[in-house]
Amino acid sequence: MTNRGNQQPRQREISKLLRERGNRVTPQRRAVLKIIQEHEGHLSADEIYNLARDDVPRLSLSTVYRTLDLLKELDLVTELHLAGDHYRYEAQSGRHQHLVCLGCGKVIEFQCSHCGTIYRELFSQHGFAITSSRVELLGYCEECSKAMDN
Amino acid sequence: MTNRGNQQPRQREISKLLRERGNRVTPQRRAVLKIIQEHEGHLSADEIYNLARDDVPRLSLSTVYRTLDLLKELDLVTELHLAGDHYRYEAQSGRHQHLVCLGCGKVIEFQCSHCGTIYRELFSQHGFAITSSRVELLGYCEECSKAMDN
DNA sequence: TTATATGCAAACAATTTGCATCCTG
DNA sequence: CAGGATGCAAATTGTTTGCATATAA
Repeated sequence: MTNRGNQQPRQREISKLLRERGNRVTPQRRAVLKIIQEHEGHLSADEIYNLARDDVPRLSLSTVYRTLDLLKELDLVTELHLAGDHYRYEAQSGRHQHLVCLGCGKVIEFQCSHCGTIYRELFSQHGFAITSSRVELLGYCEECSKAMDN
Repeated sequence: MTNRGNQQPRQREISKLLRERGNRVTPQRRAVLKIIQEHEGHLSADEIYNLARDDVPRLSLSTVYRTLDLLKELDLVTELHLAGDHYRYEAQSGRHQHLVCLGCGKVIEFQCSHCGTIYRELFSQHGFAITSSRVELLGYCEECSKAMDN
């Protein structure tokens, strides 16, 4: 595994990273990465596919999946499974967590100020070194809670 | 949504719960529930299917899925997406979180003593009422960490 | 007795793979 | 110009659905 737990590198560094591994920098890969970085979160493979085709019309869905696999290996994207049917992907930027409303499906991002503490505890208690997290808290947002209580 | 945030009821209560909703208590449903409760966690639909067939040989996979849907509705099982390809299910027992080792795939359960605090903060800050959580912290367990540093 | 559950097989949807061709380094 | 990357289409896999039959209440 590469690039453990650091910040989102810029395009140039990413290209370097790829070349060092013997991978190539192709228009398709650039396009997929760009979409993910611009949209900052929660895209499905199919959505990425459609958006990236504005740049690379001949792009195929399998290339999207293959690229996502590669970016996952490089810790550049995180694969999520929010409430729903398929995977979603987002750029590995600052750590944040997800609140998913079971009523309307809305996803709220939040920062958990306690995570650092928790990670440290886990390391001392279990020797477990966290590299990433998928925290999905499910419940009902304010509006949906109100709607239900009627 | 039914039965918000309470403890695992016993068989008899579950039967009652089902009947009240107009659902029936069938051998298939008993078998699936029994397997999930006995195995306390992390079974895929297919594994449940195979195990439950010891009790009910004519059981079909679609019935397993249908039963899991029902049990989810009743908050009796939780659907997880640990690192991997498909859903996993576990009895909704006391709240715990999952540590998933990216090296060997091992899953460690842990209690997060800070969750109560976090939930309370979220409610006051976002008006969001948490009913369940999927917390999956990914990283490397002690052994795998050591193995990698060689 | 009668509506709910089931099993089976067929349908679906998301993801993966084989292979000939393309193109980056 | 050589090996990695791509597009396409076909294959897989996990899950869902339609429908005739079985069964719990």
